[in-house]
Amino acid sequence: MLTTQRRALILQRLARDGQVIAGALAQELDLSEDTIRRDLRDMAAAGLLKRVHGGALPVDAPLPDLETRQAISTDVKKRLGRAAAQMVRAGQLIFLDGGTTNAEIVHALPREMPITIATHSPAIASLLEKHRAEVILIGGRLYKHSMVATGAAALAAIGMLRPDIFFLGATAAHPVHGLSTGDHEEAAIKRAIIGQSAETVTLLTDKKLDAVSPHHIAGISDMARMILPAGLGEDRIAPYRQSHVDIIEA
Amino acid sequence: MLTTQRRALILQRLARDGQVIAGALAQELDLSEDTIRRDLRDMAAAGLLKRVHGGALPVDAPLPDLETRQAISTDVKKRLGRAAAQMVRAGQLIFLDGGTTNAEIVHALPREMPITIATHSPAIASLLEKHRAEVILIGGRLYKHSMVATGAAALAAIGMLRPDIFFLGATAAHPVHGLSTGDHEEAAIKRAIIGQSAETVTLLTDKKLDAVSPHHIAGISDMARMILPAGLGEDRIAPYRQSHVDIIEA
DNA sequence: ATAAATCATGCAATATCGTGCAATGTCAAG
DNA sequence: CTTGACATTGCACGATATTGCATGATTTAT
Repeated sequence: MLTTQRRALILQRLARDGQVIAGALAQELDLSEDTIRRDLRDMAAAGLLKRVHGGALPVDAPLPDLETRQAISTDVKKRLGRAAAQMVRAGQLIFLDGGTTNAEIVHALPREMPITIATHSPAIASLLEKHRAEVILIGGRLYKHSMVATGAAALAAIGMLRPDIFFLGATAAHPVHGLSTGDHEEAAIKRAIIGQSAETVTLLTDKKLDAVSPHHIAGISDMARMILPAGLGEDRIAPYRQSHVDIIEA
Repeated sequence: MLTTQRRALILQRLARDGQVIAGALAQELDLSEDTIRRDLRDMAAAGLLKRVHGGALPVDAPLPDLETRQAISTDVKKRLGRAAAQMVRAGQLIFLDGGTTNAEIVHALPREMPITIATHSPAIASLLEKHRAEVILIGGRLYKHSMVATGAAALAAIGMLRPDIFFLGATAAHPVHGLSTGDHEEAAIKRAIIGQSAETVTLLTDKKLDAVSPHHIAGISDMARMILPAGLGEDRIAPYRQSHVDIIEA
């Protein structure tokens, strides 16, 4: 790779990710960190980026950029939640995964809609107090990181349900490596629900499109729908279309 | 995450939330509190924010608006909660009923105490996120009035536990008619837990001392302790002493 | 007054950085 | 083709930055 190409790549990554980490890029390109650092140093001198400890940030607006990024993130989650809520029909049994994205689904659901909602997240369950919906709470040992019930008890309870839709939330997804999550026990629960879901498994994801956790869940082939933020760009969405995933942009 | 990004995130949170809590941010970003504190200290020195005990505020904080706290529970309930928490020993299995009074028990429990807490209330379970305690969530159909799990699934899960203490909360009590609650299904759950409790059943009650619900639960004879607000007057307490109830005033 | 939470400080481990230097590659003049 | 100037790259090494932990002080809440 030519130096010019490499530096163009750095600018491209800055525009795409909003950051560049020296060590990671060096490993990815199989170069010494010195080379990357020299690039960053020279480009910073040329005003093309802002050098920080550990990498570089865009020169234009590092701080405001983060603000808008985060603000958009919550806005994205609300849009995803509304799109998901529109998939729900009266009388259905819905299973809600944990996480803030699925909390947005609850907020977007009409309070008077007669449905049944199952969840293994006490936080999600608590949000449903004002809803007419029948709520099935899946019990078990609470996994502290994401605060959802896990273990044999949870698996057994899940085995008695046939949800029409399973809203799988806030999990990393990759077109080749598949769905992934950070914890094995949590993954077992997700697999169990997916195995039970009679109709549709729907993944809501905002920004973690290409992320892969260390312990990824392979072999999830029946993922039928994926609700993604609009404006991602066809280049990032296309790989998922090839996996026969029904893409919904929100 | 780069240091610069983290500090930008702090400023963004300050703008969005009007405050930053050091411990919470450290946990969210999976960093030590020292790192966050160093950030806050340096940024305060740079005039980017105002350092306060526990976190930071925007530099342009208009007024010390400390009244944005959540609903403040009554003095009585806090006293009851503290008294109840003092009964808990390390290693025990505690079953917490639903209700705001038992939420105060959670608040009064030391976060580092190694215990196991079972509950059929998702609200109570959610409160335990910051605690070291192992949490067993009892699942089932959520009874909307009090938002606790009920039904056969809940009964089955309860049958597998032998709690050292069951904190029965916010239920009406009467020296003659016994404990009572407003709903049959909820009552069945309470009876089931009481039947399982190996050691002690403790009732926390503040004002409903002589109340009797239409469908009262009779035959609760193994109620060992009752935590009552101090200063009730012996005339109201005396009838309970005759039921061989261990009265604790808080 | 007492317990819990928070804080500041010092210290050690690790990561990152900058500089100097040698090895290699590029290229143009000879 | 050879040679030498120059650029690029990787490595070594000391300097600096960052982070986590331990400890005791301080603040807060009760």
